[in-house]
Amino acid sequence: MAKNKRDIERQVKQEEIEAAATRLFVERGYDATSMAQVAEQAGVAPNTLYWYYKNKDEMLVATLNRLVGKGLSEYAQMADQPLDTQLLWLLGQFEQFSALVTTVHARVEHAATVREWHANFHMMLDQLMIARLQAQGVTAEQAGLLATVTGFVVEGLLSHATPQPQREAIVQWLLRAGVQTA
Amino acid sequence: MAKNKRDIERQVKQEEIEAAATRLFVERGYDATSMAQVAEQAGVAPNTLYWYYKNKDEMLVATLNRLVGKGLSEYAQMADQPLDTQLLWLLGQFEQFSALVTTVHARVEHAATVREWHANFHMMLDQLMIARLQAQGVTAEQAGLLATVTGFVVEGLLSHATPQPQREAIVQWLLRAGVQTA
DNA sequence: ACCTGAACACCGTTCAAGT
DNA sequence: ACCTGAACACCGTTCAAGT
Repeated sequence: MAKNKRDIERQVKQEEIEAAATRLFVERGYDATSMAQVAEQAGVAPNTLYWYYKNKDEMLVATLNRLVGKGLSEYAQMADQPLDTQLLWLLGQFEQFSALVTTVHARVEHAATVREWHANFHMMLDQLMIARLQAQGVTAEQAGLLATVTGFVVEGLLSHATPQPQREAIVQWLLRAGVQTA
Repeated sequence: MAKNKRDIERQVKQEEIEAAATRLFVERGYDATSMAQVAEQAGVAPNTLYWYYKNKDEMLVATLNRLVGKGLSEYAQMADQPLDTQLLWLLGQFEQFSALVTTVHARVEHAATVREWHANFHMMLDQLMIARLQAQGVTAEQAGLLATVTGFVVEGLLSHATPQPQREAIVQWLLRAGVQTA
């Protein structure tokens, strides 16, 4: 919604900052990345970051939104694939950000903004999955339960680096058992 | 294995430090607890802690071992309960330390000692669960898969504060589906 | 062997001052 | 409105010095 030159320049600078933050957070982790490092990569003074973000946690949420936005737009191409294929693809996508999964859970307890983002993110994924399951004839209750469990399993697989064949076996068993025992 | 007076006094002091660390880590979290705070509660100078532990991560591992030891000794009383009862009891026990679950995952990436502890902890729980499942006639392969999934679900339930009835429904469905589709 | 005071390099964040 | 230099309070950790 850039209205004038000043607005555009602000967005460009913000883009640079978030690109730097995203790269550093993904590569070396949130804790291991200092505000000074982000500032250096973005070509500004450290305290300048506080003009754009209230604090480090809000900068994290900004990078999360960028990543999710990019992920959702790529997900559009997978819309007609079967559910297990979608889930395994999702795991492959999230793999590179697996460090951020843990980071989010760590910050949820201390930062209200991250807590809110996290709740919304899970609700979104749950809804997505519930819709798919109900289309397969699973009851609303069972679909909700299965969506929650699948979310936990996805997070578990991401944060525990399971070998690919085992990962596939788990996803396929989960969906099969989920529909079968509905 | 205290052999003499000096050894005993060392153990007493270490006990005090670990009691203080455990309390603070559980109450206000690992990140939010400074070495200075632990030292103050234990009645020593901050740098004295480094005589007992190589760094903050090793102090964390020491507190984890204390908590697990206590937990296992209480688990002995539950040995003859059905598996779902045991799991729900375990969740109740871990509830108070749910913050530490996230902390461990966060430190796994950066500290080798925590990484090692985490791997051993999961192996122990997996073995415990696999033995139980095989006794129910589940194949070794299916038992392994189910143990992994259950571990993920337990961690998910702990770090996402699910309401009790939903929690029970999830645990019961998981075990039923796990044995049923074996 | 055990403990400490002082210091080190760093951290996230704030503030007053600039344009 | 946007950016900065300087400072603040704090952090985990180290080191030389004590007993």
